[in-house]
Amino acid sequence: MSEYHRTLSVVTVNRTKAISRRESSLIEVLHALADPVRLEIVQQLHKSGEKACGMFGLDMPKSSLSHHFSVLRKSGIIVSETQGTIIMNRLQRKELDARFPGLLKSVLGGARQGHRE
Amino acid sequence: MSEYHRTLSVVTVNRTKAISRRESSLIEVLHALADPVRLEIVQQLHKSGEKACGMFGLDMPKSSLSHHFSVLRKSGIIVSETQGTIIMNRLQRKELDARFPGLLKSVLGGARQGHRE
DNA sequence: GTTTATGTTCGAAAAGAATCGAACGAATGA
DNA sequence: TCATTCGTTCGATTCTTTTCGAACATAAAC
Repeated sequence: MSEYHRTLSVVTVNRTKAISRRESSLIEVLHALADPVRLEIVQQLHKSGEKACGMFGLDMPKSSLSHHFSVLRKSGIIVSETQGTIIMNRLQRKELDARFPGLLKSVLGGARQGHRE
Repeated sequence: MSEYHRTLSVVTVNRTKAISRRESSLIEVLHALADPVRLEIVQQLHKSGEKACGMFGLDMPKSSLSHHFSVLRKSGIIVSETQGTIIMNRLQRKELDARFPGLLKSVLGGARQGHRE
């Protein structure tokens, strides 16, 4: 158990193997997508191309929304650009596809049956 | 803010739209994969085909390990089968591919550069 | 300059997940 | 039967994430 620990960016899973930068980056992306609000944001951006933070029809306080956008930005899933008084958000589609080919496509992909039906 | 809430299986993201079963299932899978220990388990199963819980070289207590296997099972990523005194784990590759085509492949896929380099 | 619109940041509270020892259970082997 | 092995379950602790109001920042409109 000696060296098992976590820090912000490096995770040691066992005595010998530390997790690579790519893996922690992947985990960051998966975590960012594993939330209903953020997944909804990503889906809407996928459809509409780009959208301002307040235009997602999400019924929650601005500070909560801001948090979710922040998580999406830090993981590199979206980029945001100030346009006057609003902030326009876009999916980092190409960049994400380069980092994790097929990931976004599978997450945005069409519906299938669940494993409990 | 009126109807914003979460429960175990249904999540209301805004006044009108509730998240589908497929979506909460996807979120469950993404969350299961968004952990270094569980990702490592999935990667090892991908390579070795099948493996008993104690054979992953993971330096943590059995109770912690057991928790991670439980999360992977509940999300349908792995199946486990008792063989005498051990429990054999396998990736639910086909089933997952049917539910979320391309997801596992992209998660297990080869390395690429990160978005901060 | 003041007001309005759009988001961010801060700090605290609530909720959720991970961790781990201890106790337990089932199958195996002596 | 008794001990061993492998893993689960329970309960408590700790850590992380989410949530949200209040205060702040910036740009535009008046």
